Formats: sequence, structure tokens, C-alpha cells
Amino acid sequence: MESIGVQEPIDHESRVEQGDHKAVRLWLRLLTCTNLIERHLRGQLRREFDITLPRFDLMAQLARESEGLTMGDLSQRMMVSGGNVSGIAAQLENEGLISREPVQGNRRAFCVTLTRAGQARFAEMAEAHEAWVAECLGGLSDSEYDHMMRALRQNKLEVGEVER
Amino acid sequence: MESIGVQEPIDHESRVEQGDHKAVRLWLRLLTCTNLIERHLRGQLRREFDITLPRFDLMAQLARESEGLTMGDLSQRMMVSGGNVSGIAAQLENEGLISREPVQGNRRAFCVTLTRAGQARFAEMAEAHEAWVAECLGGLSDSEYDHMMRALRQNKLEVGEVER
DNA sequence: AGCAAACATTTTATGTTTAAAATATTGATC
DNA sequence: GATCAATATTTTAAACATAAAATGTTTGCT
Repeated sequence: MESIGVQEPIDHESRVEQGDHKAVRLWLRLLTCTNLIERHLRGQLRREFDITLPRFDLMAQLARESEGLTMGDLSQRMMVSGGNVSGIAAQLENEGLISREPVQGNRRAFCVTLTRAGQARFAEMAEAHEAWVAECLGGLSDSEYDHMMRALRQNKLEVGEVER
Repeated sequence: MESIGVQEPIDHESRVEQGDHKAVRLWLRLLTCTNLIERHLRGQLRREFDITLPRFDLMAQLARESEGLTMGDLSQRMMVSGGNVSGIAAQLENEGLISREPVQGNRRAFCVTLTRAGQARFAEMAEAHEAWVAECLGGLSDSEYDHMMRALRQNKLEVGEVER
């Protein structure tokens, strides 16, 4: 005899104790879901386009801003450290997918934009990426989706407050 | 004049385009919230206890299982590669917080447990950790909490399916 | 017994990420 | 106009992460 009914997956949540506060349970479930999806996307991007998630993320931020963004802007939006952006941008620049021009009037900053090649490359990837995300999160009903968006929105603002 | 009303935070979601699918928006919001909380916890653990999140995570898994866990168990529950667990465990062992005993009956495996010192240390940290998480996620009403838990539960199972 | 496949872990090579220090520029103040 | 703090970025060192190869153990099969 093997297993009867639904098997509990083993992951972050396995560390939940009986007495744990609700918030901890929610946090671990949140972490598990995000990790699962992120891992899936990372694998797909590597398999299909031979690119890493951070590189894709950087390009996605630029695709939204035709004017370009500074290194600091990218760091903030990607929610990673500045040193990190330096490394990722250096690689993308070598591959000819982004370009970094000096900003007139501020010799400290660079303006980073997608090259024409970068735009074309990103367009391909974005379409596949959207399909993969839908595959992961598309199972939610409209009402579940709305609830979740609202709860997360509120939470996001709150956490922002805590960090002051 | 500075800012009127609510300021939009700048993060992953800044990359949302008008035409983006709902699933992508939800995904980016999920990612933003998780990142914000994770970053907060990481910083607090470093400041208050001079420990990293992965090390804390490993200890948390062990705290739940007084019998101990194998390296493979830890890898699965922490959702990281086996080689990774080797490195993190080596450090914790050097610090005297965990111990690794051979398993009788299976000379391949190790049984990893918290040392007495590790238990004491973890108890301190867990209390603070729970408070930090509550600070981040405590603002949700009971109904929001339930909705979210249910939606994430369903989603977690679905993503598990996709990965086959 | 002998052999092959699966298992549990570690090691290695490579790459990512962070925090912190270093560098350089800008703006404000006195 | 000299100084100091804030800003923008890069560099560095340490920790973390993965995949793949290596090591040793166990199990099942013939």
C-alpha cells in the first residue's frame, strides 16, 4: 500500500509547528508558492532562451521605459543591490542587448536602454513568459484573483511602512 | 509642493504594461510582497542575531523534528540543492549549532539535529522571527487570511502539477 | 556471488547575491 | 570657493545557489 488520498507536499511549510501564529503559516505558504513559480520560470527561460531570470527581469524593466533608466532606477525596480545590477548590465551590454549612455547634466549616472536587438529579443521572450505565468496562476477564479490582488496590495503598502 | 495622495511604490510591478495579462500582474505583485518581507527578515536576522536566512531556515526545519533529518530531507524541505545544504550545514556544525551523526543501518546518510546550544539559540530567534512576520502580515483580516491561504494552497498544488 | 541501478552525500566549477568599502560627482552651506 | 553630506556607480569579499561529476552505499536481479 502506498498513499491514500492527497499527499502533503514537503517544502518550506513542513516547518510549521502546531502553535505557530497564523502569520507564519501564511508567510511560509507565500514563500513556497513564489519559489515554485520562480523556479519554473527560471528553468523555462534557461531552456527556451538560454537566459537567466535576473537578465530577463532587467530587460523587462527597460522594455517598459523607452526613455531608459539609470542603474539606480534598475536596482530599485528589480529590488536587488546596486552591485548586482552592475554585473548583470555588464553581461547584457557585452551581448549587445542593452546600451549605456552617459546622461548629460549628471556625469555620475548612466542611461540604460534596450538596443534594437534587445527589443526584438525581449518581445519573443515576453510572449512565452506570459504564457508560463498564466499556466502557473491562471487557475484562479476572477474573484480569487481580485481578493488576492487586494490583500497583497494592502500588504505591500504595510511592509513598506515597516521598513522605515 | 511634494506629493498628493498615495505614492505608487517602485518595484517589480513597475514593469507592468497596459496590455499585460492578469496573471502577470498578480505574479509581479506576489513577487514584490515576498521580496519585501524576505528582505526585511534577512536584515533583521543579520542585525539582531548575526545569522543569515538560509542558516535560520535550516535550523527551523530541524527544530520541528526532534528526531533529526537527513541532508536529503533538508534539501527537499528547504527547496535548495543538496550541495547547497552541505555548505550551510558545514558552517552551522563549525559553530556548534547542529550535529551530524551517522545513521545506524544506512551508512550513506547522516542524521542532522540541533545541538542543545542550537536549540537554545533557535528558540530566541524564533520568537523574534514570529513577531517580525506578524508585523508584516498581521494587517490582514481573518477572512482575507483565509482567502489567501486557500488560493495559495490551490495554486501550490497546481504549480506542482505543471512541473511534471 | 557478481553486477547494475538507485541512492545519499560531497566536491568542483561557475555564477548570483548581498553588504560594505571605494571612487567619483553633485549640491548645499558657511 | 572650501568643505561636507548626499548621490550614483563600481569593486570587493563572503555567502549562497545550481548543475554535474565523484565517492561510497544499498538494493535488486540473475
